[in-house]
Amino acid sequence: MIDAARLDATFHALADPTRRAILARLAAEGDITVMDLAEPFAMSQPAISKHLKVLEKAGLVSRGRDAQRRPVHLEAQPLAEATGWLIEYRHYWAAQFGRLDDLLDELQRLEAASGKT
Amino acid sequence: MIDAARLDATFHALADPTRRAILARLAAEGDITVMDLAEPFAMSQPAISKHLKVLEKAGLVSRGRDAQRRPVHLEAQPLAEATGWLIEYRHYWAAQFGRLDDLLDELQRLEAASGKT
DNA sequence: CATATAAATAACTTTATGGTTCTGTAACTG
DNA sequence: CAGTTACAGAACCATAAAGTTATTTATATG
Repeated sequence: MIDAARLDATFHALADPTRRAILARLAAEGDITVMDLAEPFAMSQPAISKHLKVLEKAGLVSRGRDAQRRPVHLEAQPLAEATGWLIEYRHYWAAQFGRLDDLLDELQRLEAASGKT
Repeated sequence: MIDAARLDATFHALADPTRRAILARLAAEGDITVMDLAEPFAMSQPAISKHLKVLEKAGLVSRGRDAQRRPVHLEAQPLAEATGWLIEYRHYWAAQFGRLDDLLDELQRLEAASGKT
């Protein structure tokens, strides 16, 4: 079994729109400082720092150092694990996407061949 | 954007090992009554009913009727939406899986062609 | 009709979440 | 060295989560 606690932390981290938006910005713009991250949100800086701590605990971000700044960096590995968990259920919804099911079958075969659980 | 509140509910529902185990059993065994579902867990029946309510609110299960039983049925559509959200991040982790990245590119093309967001 | 079974609901407890403001600290800057 | 910037941490609050036991409701069945 893929470590359950890790999946708990990952899915929990993803269950908040602010945190998903943070990940989206990191993916789109690369590393961002806390201040820059907080700017578009109607939320205090400590609130953002708390969200970052949740993301960090899930292994979804890491922190750098640039003088007094702590740039936030996307770490996508847990997203791969979460995707891997969800992919197992593809047979239950893939029908509506036509050939998607076959593709995902191939995908899973490749995952297995790459040593992924 | 795919409805944010729906993703909140789906990821939150998935962030608990008991609920993931319930989904796994439903996928493996088909519809199951609450009593049968509760049996393997070290947990009271009302606790399971609460988990089912969380899953139901996320649209991940529906309930049938068989005399005094309320069989639980897997509804996988929200899993597809969650997978769709995660797939967007494949570029950030797919490299390690070799040709997986190309496959997922094709997958996304098909999703778009099928009218999915 | 009385009882058993299946599940939901209520009431309660504990702990976690998500937000706030205020304060502290580390590093740059004039 | 004084002030500013960028952040973390503490203390607090309200609400939600996850569990419990006890009670209710609905349906079957002897």
